[in-house]
Amino acid sequence: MRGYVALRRRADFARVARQGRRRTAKHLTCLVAAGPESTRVGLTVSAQVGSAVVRNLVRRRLRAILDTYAFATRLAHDIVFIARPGAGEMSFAELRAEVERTFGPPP
RNA sequence: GGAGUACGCCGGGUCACCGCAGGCAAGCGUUGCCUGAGGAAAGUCCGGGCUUCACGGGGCAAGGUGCAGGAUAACGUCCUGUCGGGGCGACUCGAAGGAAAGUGCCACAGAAACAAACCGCGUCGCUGCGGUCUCGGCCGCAGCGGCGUAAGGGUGAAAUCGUGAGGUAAGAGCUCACGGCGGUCCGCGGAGACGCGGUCGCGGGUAAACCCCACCUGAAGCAAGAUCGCUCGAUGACCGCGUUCGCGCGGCGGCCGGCCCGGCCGAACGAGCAACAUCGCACCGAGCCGUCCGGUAACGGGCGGCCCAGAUGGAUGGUGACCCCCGCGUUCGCGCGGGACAGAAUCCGGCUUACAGGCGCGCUCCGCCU
Repeated sequence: MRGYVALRRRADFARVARQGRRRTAKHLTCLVAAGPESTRVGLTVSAQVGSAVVRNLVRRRLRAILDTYAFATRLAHDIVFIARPGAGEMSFAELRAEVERTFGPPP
């Protein structure tokens, strides 16, 4: 059971992009904004990152990393991670390090 | 054994921990079980199923296809053949109808690129000069003009035949012998494309140039579309003349999503909204597997078995270990790096393109052994 709900609506993504606090690493950007109730997380992996196979790999690795975070203990936030070009060339450990750098270490 | 060629297929495996989606059971927000990417899921180039709209007909336009027969739901696909090109061969490649319907084009070179004639060859007439002489003429040369000819001439991808002989003023497929390409007509064979033989003595090439001929094509697409909801608009129906009050004629407007002819209508409700939910849509299909039969084959039929992803910010995974394969290094213990192309979105049949490594089976050529 994941500790967060998926962010789905296009309007929510746009709101987080406008209002959210932004922290950027070499291949990853993290945006955090206040949310309505429970914590919601969205992932954006555009075609700039690579082919469909590479995009799937990056998205699945990000989900696996975020599974280790216990969002339920935190306040209600809407969080969006945006993969940047080159994210597909990183190893799993490197990607996890970028998540910790932009969002913070797991509790 | 080497080289080649055709067809079919695989395209990492096991375990552990942590997760996701769908389904079925319990059960009530927990647990168990099952299933979960490809041969190309890709490019979106064809063909269909399905959906909505349109649908009386004729013609034109536009687009597509183009050897024959067959297969198929259909196709621009596939199979078997034919013809032509390539290869010693197995085999392979080909938008492969029509150039005696018309038009256009044929670069450079060349006289000339399609029907004529620049040089040449021959002949006739006139003029001039020379020779001879029986003083009429005859012969030779040159120039001009007419006619005949396409042998010879350099070019070019291509100038309609090649060799030899006859023939002629000179020549010519003009005639003959042998040979050669396309076509006409006839005969034979074949279901047909076409093949073989004879005949005529007719032909520049180019149609992925226009074009002609034959055949095919209603439009848009699953963000199609259906259901549920809300809001808004139109809300009494064009004009004139005639009328036996049914309607008729003319105009205007709309429709028959290209245009014309021709036809129909003048009130059928129409438009917008923003997401979401359910359906479409995911167990029953041009379905998959096995087997037998028919067929050269594509394929068809019978019998038995199976149910096989279904998301919608988009599941099908992440990490680690071991094994397998490849490369490099190696002190032969192992160490390091890597694992092709690529990720379903309405579903099928094809085509095209990408692809590390590997497997099976048939055939051909060469070499060696027996």
